[in-house]
Amino acid sequence: MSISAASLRRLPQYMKLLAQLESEGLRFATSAELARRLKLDETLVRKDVAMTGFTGKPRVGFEVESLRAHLANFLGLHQPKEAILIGVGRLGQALAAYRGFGKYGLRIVAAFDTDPAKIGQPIGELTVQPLWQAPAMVLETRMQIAILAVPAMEAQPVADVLADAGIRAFWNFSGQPLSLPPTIIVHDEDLAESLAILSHRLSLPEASVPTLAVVGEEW
Amino acid sequence: MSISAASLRRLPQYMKLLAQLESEGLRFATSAELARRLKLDETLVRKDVAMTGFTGKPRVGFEVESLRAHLANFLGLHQPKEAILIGVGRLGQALAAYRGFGKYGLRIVAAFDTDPAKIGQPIGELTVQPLWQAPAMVLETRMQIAILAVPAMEAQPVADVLADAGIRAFWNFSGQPLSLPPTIIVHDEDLAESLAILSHRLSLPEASVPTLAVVGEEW
DNA sequence: TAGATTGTTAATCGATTAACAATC
DNA sequence: TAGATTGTTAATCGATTAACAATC
Repeated sequence: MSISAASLRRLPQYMKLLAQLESEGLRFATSAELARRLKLDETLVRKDVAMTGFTGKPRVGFEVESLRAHLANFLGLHQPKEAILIGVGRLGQALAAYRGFGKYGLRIVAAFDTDPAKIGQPIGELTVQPLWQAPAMVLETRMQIAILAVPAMEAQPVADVLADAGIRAFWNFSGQPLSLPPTIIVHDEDLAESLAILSHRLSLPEASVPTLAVVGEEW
Repeated sequence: MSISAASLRRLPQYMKLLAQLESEGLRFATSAELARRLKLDETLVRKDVAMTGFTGKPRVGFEVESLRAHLANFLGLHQPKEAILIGVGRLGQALAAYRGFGKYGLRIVAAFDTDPAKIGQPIGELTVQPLWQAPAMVLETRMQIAILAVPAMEAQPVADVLADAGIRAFWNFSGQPLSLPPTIIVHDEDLAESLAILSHRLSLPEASVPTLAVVGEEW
């Protein structure tokens, strides 16, 4: 049985918490403790952990350090992945500067844009390259991941070209839904969804607003 | 019966699609058409729409323009909300520049930071103010929403102070899980979760990778 | 009217929670 | 050993999908 998206989403939360417990010097943590800190049911924690193939010790709990390492490995974070950044606007720059990617096994190895004013400019340790050079680079390096931070209008044509060149996964920040072959992985980020939820919860009468655990990001 | 988070997340997708259909000149759209374009079940579309209290026309479908307006209203986007931005690093700047907020009823009316080099600098039409002035402003203006784009270390203390001053909802980009009274709404954004999913899907054998519909954002 | 489409009730599916036997 | 905690099977819950009567 394959792991559910819901489980998958919780794994980074476990990792963060385990890293914290590790820094506090804790060797072991029980499912009840992890559940309490993350406001989850303890059975759910055990199910999630079991899903990844890790086993704990009855009477003791889970070994903090090895569980964290195991989860990192399960998520494929131990074999660093390289990605190219398409679009170096303000969002692209924020993404390029985001240090959290490294921690989760992603490294941006090239940045592209169409704006002549940006091409040649440094961005971190990279230099912005003209977009037309991207397909060739993808072909040569067999790059698999593209982070799409271009305006909505440009997203589809750019994605088509990159998919042709061999990109297997798009992390799509453009806000434009992409039509691509089913073998291509597309992961959309959409602030509008989050904002909709926030806005709606704010519009509810104060009393009836429970503190829900919601999807979150680390910057 | 209150609307589910899953339904709520789909509403902005409907809105986007309806806006597009509207610009194509379509007056009506059936649930089957909407479902096809968003890769959902048509019953789900009808359920979602019904949840918001909108009714379609048998034999015709849903009136595109009025459904979009209805959804906007349902999500509370018609009464613009004001927010303050806390932290004007690269991410804060990207958020400040993000034009999509306006479309979804959110307006950033002030930006704060602790960095003396940033204080006094312009950011869009705003000027960065010293963070210590934020609580007073929240008290005076009864501001309800704070967008938290500070480093993880600073998130909790800053949130505590702002919550005391009267902030009712935090949009938390800091990556730090916040402990706040249950009446306070916290909505976490976490790129790590998305990355975990993307990474895991990439590590699966190519054949078994279905194109899932996933959470997404618009920039 | 006939027939396409909505709105809604019933069935299914999957995820979460409860219960408990296995383990150390 | 006794007892706490894991791992797992069963029960529950909620969301999605199927079926179909109501509508225009």
